[in-house]
Formats: sequence, structure tokens, C-alpha cells
Amino acid sequence: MSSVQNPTKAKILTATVAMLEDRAARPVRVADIAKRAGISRQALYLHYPTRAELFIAAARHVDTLADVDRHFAQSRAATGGREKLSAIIEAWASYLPNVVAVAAALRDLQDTDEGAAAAYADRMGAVRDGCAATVAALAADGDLTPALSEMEATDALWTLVSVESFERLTNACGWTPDAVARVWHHMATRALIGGVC
Amino acid sequence: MSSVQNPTKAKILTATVAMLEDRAARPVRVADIAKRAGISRQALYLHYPTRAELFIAAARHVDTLADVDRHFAQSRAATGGREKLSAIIEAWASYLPNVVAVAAALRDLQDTDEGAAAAYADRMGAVRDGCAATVAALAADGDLTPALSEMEATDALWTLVSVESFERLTNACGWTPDAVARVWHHMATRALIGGVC
DNA sequence: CTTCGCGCTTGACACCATGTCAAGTTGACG
DNA sequence: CGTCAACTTGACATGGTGTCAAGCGCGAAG
Repeated sequence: MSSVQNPTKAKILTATVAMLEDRAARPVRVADIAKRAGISRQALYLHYPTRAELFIAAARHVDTLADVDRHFAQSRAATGGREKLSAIIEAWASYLPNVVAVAAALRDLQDTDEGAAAAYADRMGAVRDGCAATVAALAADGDLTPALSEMEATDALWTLVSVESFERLTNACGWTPDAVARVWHHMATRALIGGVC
Repeated sequence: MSSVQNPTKAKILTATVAMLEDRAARPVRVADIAKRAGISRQALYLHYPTRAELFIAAARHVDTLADVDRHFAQSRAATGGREKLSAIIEAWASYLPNVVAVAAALRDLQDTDEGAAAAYADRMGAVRDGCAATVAALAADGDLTPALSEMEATDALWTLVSVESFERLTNACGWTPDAVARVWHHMATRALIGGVC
């Protein structure tokens, strides 16, 4: 089952994601996406009336393609703080490569489009909720460092594993997603877990 | 001594920085900057032929206004790894509030303007050099955690203290620059320094 | 077979921001 | 008074987004 019933919409979204993932083709124009999808620019506008709505749909598309829920099932199921922390970092780092490109595109539209801003905020909010749950579990286990409040720890973890960090480490620094996961795990563990490590 | 001799240029750069720092006024148009500077749009173009060159000049302007060198003198002078780490985080966190807005603007121009991309890369490269020197000092003292290579530690530190992280923590999370510095210091110390902490 | 409707195409156009061009104004200074 | 430099006004080119109108092809229903 795909996220889109309509085959033309599917072609459009596939082309959109492909263009966004092709860093050489920046900035990405609507006309280019249409060309890549093999349809006219106006046909694209028939399905997605604005650039922002197109990107929002593309974001939903990659979410279902990558099967978000499957990725995070394990981290949600974990109850112990340490296991939850490991699981969420593992899940997020393996999920991110599928969505960075379109997440970044959505982020760049925040200033100009309200809908895009809302869509982006929503996604980021979900990640933050995951971080908050993780920190709460650590605190419940008595494992949270006394140096940080729960709120601070949540924000710190959320920032550590942000899309921007991932982009920088994979693009500018050339790390593999696995390396990112390993170092994130190291940093989060050392920074959040108190007492003897 | 100002970074610009010409009073009109000074007015323009001041207006540019003000507009960029006013988050409500996004996206920032050249016409708006001119209006705010009290001159015509064309007068602005006489001084700065493109939007990108204007922003690059604005970046240089805030650098001299905020006196970069003074901020980082102490961290450059420090020889011990731990002191160097504390000093660079302190310096960077106190320097960042002055430049976030224009740094972000420059970053957003990377895709469309080569000069802006170069200017941004140059600044970020300087920060990375500072991180590398810090990590090297830690390694020389035998204080670097065995879990990370020098390269990984440099990239990790560079990402931890990135402009994007600072923006997120101050804007989205509402932290003060001081809080950011404190938590960055905590995280960097725990993540990079090996052995007993 | 005809006709209707849907999805698509072609092509023109409005809008808006950036950047260019030309002509005119103002004021300082010789 | 003449000149030069800095600035202004206003028109215009360019390029991307988004709109509009007319037409085409094709399958389904009459």
C-alpha cells in the first residue's frame, strides 16, 4: 500500500524527493520537478497548488515509504531509561537518511509559508516528545545526571540529534549514518547519565 | 574605528543587521533594508551590487563590531586542553549572540550564491580549526576519551557548538546564552574527556 | 457511434523580488 | 558659475511562482 493512490501524484512525489536529494540541483524549481516527473508544470499544479503543499506531501510520502512507526516501535516499547535512549538514537539515526533532504526543504520554507512552518514544527515536536519521554525514563530510573534539569536534558538531547547535526556530520564531515549513531550514543550517554559511567 | 569609512555604508549595514535580527520581518527584502536605512533601493545597489555581497559585508561588519579577536584571545592563549575547551566554549557562546542572525542569513544564501557559500564556509572553517586545536590539546594532555578519534572528537565538538544548535536552544527552547554555555560545557566535557570525570 | 468528462498539454499572463539603466536633483567645493 | 559625487526617481529586464483559458485524447456511458 502506497501513501498515494493516484499514479501521477506518486510520480510527482518520487521526482520531488529525487530532486531534493540531489544536492547538485539546488535550488530546486517546480518546473524541474515536473520535467523529472515527465509531466507538464501545470499538471503538477493541478495536484499540488503550491510549492509548499508539494513539499509537505513529499514529507508525508517519505514518512510512509520509510515506515516511521516500525522504526520507532522498539524505542516506544522500551521502559528502562538507558534502553530507551539507545533505542531512540538507533531508530532516529537509521530513519534520518530517508528524510533529511525533504526535512531540510520543509525547514527552508518556514519563513515564507505558514503551512510548511506548521508541518515542520509538528515533526520536530514529535522528535522532542520522544526525547522528553526518554529523559523522563532516565529520571525515573535515577539515572539522569544531576547537572541538568529534565527540561534542559530534553532540549540538549533534542538538539544533539537534530536534523541539522545529522546533515553536518554526514555532509560536511562525511560520516556514515552508523558513525553518527555511535557518536550520538556516546555523547548522549556521557552527557545525560549521571553517577559512574 | 569602524569597519566602514563611508557613513551611508554604515547606515546600510546597520539596517541590514537590524532587519536580519528582527525575526518578524522574514523574509528580508533589499527594498525593506533600504527603507530602514532611509535611502533609496538604488543607492543601496550603488554600494552593494548584490544581496549576497550586502550580507557578506554585514557579516564582516558584525565581526568587527563584536571584536572577534578579543573574544577568542584567551582560548587561543590557553595551552592545557581542559582550559582551552572551557575558554573556547565561553568565548564562542558569548560571541554568538552578536552574529547568529547574519550567520543564518549567509547560510541561507549558500545554495544560490557562490560568494556567500565561500564566506560562510570560511567562517565555519575557522570555528572548526578552533575545535581541532582544542581536541589536539586534550589529546596531548592524554585527556581525550579513547572512544573517539581526534577527527571524530573535532567534528563532534564542532557540531555540538554549531550556529544551528545555538539558534535552536535560544529560539525554540528559549535558553539564555549563559545556559547554552553551561550545558555545552557540561556536554563537551563529559563527551570528550576520558577516564574519571 | 456519439458524447461527455477527466486528466493532461500548450501557451499566455500576472505578480513579485532582484538587479540594471538612464536621466535628473542636490550640495560641496574649486 | 561649473563640476563632480552621491543620491533620487522611474522605467525596465529577468526569472521563478502561481493563474487562466483553450484544446486534446481517451475511456465510459448513453
